[in-house]
Amino acid sequence: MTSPLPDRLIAHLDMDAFYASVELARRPGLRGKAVVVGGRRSAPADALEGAPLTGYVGRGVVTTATYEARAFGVHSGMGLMKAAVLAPHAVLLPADFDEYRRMSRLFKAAVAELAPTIEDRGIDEIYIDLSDLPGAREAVGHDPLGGLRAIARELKNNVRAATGLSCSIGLSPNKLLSKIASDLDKPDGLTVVMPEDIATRIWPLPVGRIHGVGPKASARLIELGVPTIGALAQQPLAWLVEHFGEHHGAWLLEAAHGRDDRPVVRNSEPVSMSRETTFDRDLHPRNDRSRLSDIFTTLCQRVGDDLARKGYVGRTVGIKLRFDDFRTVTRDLTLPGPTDDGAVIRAAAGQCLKRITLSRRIRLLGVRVGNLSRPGAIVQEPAATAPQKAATASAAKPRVPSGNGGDGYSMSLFEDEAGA
DNA sequence: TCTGGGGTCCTAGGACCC
DNA sequence: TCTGGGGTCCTAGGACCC
Repeated sequence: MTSPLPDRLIAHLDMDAFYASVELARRPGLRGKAVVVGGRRSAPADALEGAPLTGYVGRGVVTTATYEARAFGVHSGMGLMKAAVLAPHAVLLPADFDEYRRMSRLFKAAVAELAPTIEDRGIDEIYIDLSDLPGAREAVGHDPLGGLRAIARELKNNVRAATGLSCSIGLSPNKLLSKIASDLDKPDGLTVVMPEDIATRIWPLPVGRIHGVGPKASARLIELGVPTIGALAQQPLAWLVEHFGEHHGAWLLEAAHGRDDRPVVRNSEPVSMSRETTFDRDLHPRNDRSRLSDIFTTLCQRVGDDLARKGYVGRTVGIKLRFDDFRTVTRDLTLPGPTDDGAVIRAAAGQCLKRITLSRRIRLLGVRVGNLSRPGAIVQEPAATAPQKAATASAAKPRVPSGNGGDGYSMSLFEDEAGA
């Protein structure tokens, strides 16, 4: 006997090798070949457009690789120079995010035609709540999951019709299991995992396949003699809490048993917006200060433009620096009032920068604005004390120090703690 | 020749308030 | 002499994800 269908029926839909597949769709000649999408625009355009990976020099990483390229051990996040060693004949294509976003909208719209309860999880994947969809709980013949499978096949067909691309779908009672399931049969897969399948399909998998168990936790668990999800499920709660803390320990055990009651959330507000850039070569805080200052200003302006374009303002301005030894530091500053003004962001970011000792070359510079709200929204103010009120009134819009005419302020920014 | 860019969430300590 | 506990905000760092 099969058990009755669970209360919730959740799908995870993941586009197969999305960026690479989009590129192949408009370059059919590359089908069947090892193709890698990635790289940085700093490389000469003609060398980047469809050039072989051989001898790639630069700081780019693999964004996506076709399954043919993955067969050589190439995977996303890998440095392109390493990828070039593994698959020298692979074709390298530059990323075209405008096109990927366009295709992303197309596949999401195609899904929404059939199932409107969708949670966005980035450009190439979504969760879909099928619980109340007509037909989802209808048996087909002797298969109680027949109706559900039919809907999933329809979703895949709709996506293919709209984009020409394939996707993989995982179906289960919750987001956690569906996310694992969609990865079990890629590409173009359809995998159902019901509670009775957990022991056979989920437990043999390594702990790192749980969404939220990354390299660190994974290594830690393996070191503790818990390599698989099944082994994790056998651990006593107290033992997990002892090693991973109250919250995380309890969550690990729930996850190992395939329990997850997070809802499918249809739209969520952004928390922060940021811009960052890694330089072609590490920059010296003093010798390259004018260049650093220009980049800094540009980043602030771009974050401001992003905020304004999307209709947000933010109150906390933060910066991020990565040094040549890959050490990363952040500083942030909360303003009395929210802003989307590049100059205001720049002034606050400058204050943050003063708090960092610049003793090494800089590899990356980033600017972030958090604490977002909508400009018109009534901000619920805490019962402010008198001094806080005064600060709000006077500094709601801090000005960029005028200094010696325009550029002088920014020119000096990277000079202060640069040392000699 | 290592290691992009855009995000979210959690932790933890100190300030400050009640 | 000493003793509280809870709550929120701010900041820094880190794990993790696409």
